[in-house]
Amino acid sequence: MAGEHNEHEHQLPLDELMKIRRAKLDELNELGINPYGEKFERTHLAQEIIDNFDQLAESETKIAGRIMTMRTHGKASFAHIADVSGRIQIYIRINQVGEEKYELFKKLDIGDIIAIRGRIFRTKRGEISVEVYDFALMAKSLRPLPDKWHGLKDVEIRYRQRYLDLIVNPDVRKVFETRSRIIQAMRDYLLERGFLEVETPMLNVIAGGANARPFITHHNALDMDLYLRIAPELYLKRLLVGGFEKVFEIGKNFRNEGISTKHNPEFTAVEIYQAYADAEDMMKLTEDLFAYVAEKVLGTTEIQFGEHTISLAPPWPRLPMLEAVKQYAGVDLTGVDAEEARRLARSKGLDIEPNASYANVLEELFDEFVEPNLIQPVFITDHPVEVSPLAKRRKDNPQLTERFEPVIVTWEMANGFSELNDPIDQAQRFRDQAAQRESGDEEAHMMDEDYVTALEYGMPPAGGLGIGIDRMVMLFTNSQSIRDVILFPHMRPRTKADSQE
RNA sequence: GGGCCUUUAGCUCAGUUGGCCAGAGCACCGGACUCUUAAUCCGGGUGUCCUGGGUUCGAAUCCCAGAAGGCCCA
Repeated sequence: MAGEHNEHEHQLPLDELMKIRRAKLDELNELGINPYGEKFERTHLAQEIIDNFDQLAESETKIAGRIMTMRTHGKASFAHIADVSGRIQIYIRINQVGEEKYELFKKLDIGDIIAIRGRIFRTKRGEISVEVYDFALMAKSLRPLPDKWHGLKDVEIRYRQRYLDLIVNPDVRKVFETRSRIIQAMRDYLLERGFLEVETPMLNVIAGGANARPFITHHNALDMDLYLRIAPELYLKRLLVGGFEKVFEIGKNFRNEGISTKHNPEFTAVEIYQAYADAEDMMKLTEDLFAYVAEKVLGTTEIQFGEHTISLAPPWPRLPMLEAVKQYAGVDLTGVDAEEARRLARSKGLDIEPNASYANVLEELFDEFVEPNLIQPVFITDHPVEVSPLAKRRKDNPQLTERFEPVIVTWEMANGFSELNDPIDQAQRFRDQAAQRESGDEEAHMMDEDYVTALEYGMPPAGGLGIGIDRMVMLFTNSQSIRDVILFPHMRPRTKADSQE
């Protein structure tokens, strides 16, 4: 089978550059050289040699990496090889390695992965280098790499073939290293404070915990459709019922909606729940967590994002949503009914649907007039109960909730509230949401009887918080698109077979 | 879903008003060269101009449809 496949592969029309490399591969095989080497014990990484040159000079080393540049002269050659730590120059000359080995070296291509034994030294021009005593081929590269000078700019290829992006654009690797360290720092922070990391189902019978349309998948043995989760919230709160008091989960959520510079259909979030806490406690946790992670990962709470310098140092101001709309839009919706709210919004030039609810109008005014102005961190608080079906009502105004959303550089970075633990109110909220679904709102919450049952056993009052990790990484890495912080962002397939409609 | 823009060599990009064989740099191939570093020097262009139609004596260029991508809006 494999043989047939290979034969077939060989018959495919190959680009000229690939034909040449295939020929070199055949040549190596004929010489009895394995072009795809095996285990190699390295003694140093490139950067270690550069950092510790004073101690290492003239000593022997074993390194390995991908050939990135090559300057072959007559009887001596230079090249740079790259490993995970960075690049280092290698130097090879014929009267050191012998004619046979030197000729072999000249057959290598940019992109090949080699292992080297050699001597650490500094060239006359001052570059720390390794003089090759011996080398072995670890992997022959059959395709040419993108331009060594201009790199790879085509964003489509960068996303579809991220490995090429990582090979030739060093800053890209830094972004993903930073992403990893952000998540690590966040996990450390929560574990240090007694939170338990848990995992809850991604295959859901009911997709709950957020306003979003789910993906549908199918379980064959059970012969039933399932949803990919849109949020872990309702499972995590079942754990509070079960007696865990501080839990968190870091993982993927899936939302079946548009793709943009700030939305990928699958994205990573952390959700955190703490029994006997409330929204105010979770705001403190949020600002403290952001500052901790910034300090740990970037060494500062001052972040440069585009033209803005963002200060993450706590405390962040709290701004009730109604107050924000009054300040920025000049419209006071306090205590008015839906009709009056619609009239006021239209007077500010907004196009408002005839049956838009009070909460819809408030959100529109907020999105239009407030959010674009929120650059420095600020907690927007006290969202209307209609759009917050899982949040506790405010004691002083049952139409509003104890909820908050931190906004930084105009993006909602997180969402949290005092968790609703009254099962009777929760059941009613679900019924209201179900009515909205009936009237065509596909993003309204689904009724989750099992969750209500859990609340009926008694859930301690709790504070909850969800943070969008992708957006947080964007902020921390000065990235303008979510695709720049996701290794393999979703792309349409490029097959010709799909072109039929 | 709507508007605007992009798609030319492996990569980065030129390509005039529709007009001779479609170009450059890097990469690649052949040659020279034992401290180079975007090595240099000499020689070589390797192409489904995104795809499919159309207009025209003639299309990378103009028109229509489609694909993928980007930005903005919903």
